[in-house]
Amino acid sequence: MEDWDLQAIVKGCSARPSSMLQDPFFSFLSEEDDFSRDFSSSSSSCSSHEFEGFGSSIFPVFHPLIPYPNNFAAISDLLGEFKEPQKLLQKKQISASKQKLSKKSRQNRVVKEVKADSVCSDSWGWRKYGQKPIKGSPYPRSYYRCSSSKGCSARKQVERSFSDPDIFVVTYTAEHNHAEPTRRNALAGTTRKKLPAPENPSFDVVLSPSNFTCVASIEEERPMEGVGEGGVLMHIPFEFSSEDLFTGSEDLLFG
DNA sequence: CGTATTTGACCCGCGC
DNA sequence: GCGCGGGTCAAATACG
Repeated sequence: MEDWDLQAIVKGCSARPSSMLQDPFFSFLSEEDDFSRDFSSSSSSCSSHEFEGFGSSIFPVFHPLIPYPNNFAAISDLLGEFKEPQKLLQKKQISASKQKLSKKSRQNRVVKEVKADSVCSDSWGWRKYGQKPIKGSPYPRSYYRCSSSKGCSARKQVERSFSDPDIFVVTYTAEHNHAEPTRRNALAGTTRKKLPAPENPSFDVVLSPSNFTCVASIEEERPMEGVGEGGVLMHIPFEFSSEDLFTGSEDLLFG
């Protein structure tokens, strides 16, 4: 299969009407982040500082128009809307995946599941340095490193979900050691090949603050009897929309 | 010519 | 120790 869609994930962005997004948009996993533990606790409110690792890693993907680092505060505000932590806990799901990750690969990993037809990319510049077929999946995994700055150790892996080909799993490893580049700068010189015209006309690479709904979930490894040392991955879902973002957040967006 | 992508080779950790 | 699988390297190639 052509992997133009993988490249689109890395370079492109599109937004869809919220009515077209009925499935979870993405979820993320931050095994080392304090945030995931904070959010899963009884308190659902976190300070911007507590969100630093969270916001810096997922928000450029969620909506790259919102300038870094103000995205922390926006996300924090949105998640503060959850006033019923018990209800949230009821939504926890036990993931079927009990991946065994190496110690190295567990470090600073952030995993997102991204809808293929409603992908918003981050604004970092990425350069592909490898592609490997993955055992058990008909789709290869692509490896990208940050091209925005020399010496930046940030990495990104993109693979199509075996269970749902419309979902792409994007895994971030390590952190950028520099400020986020502007969208223009991020794209400069990164496109070598013109992407084939997409079959779905709603899928384009034009940045647009259109309406969309985001249903995300935190994955957290929890111990469970009979499962062994690693435990199981729990999903803690939350939801927010573009409307939430753009009402009362104009200062964040354009300030 | 400079830069990005492709792809086979190589390295390393892990399980048996 | 060996084989497997994931991750990275680097030469070749493609493209603007």
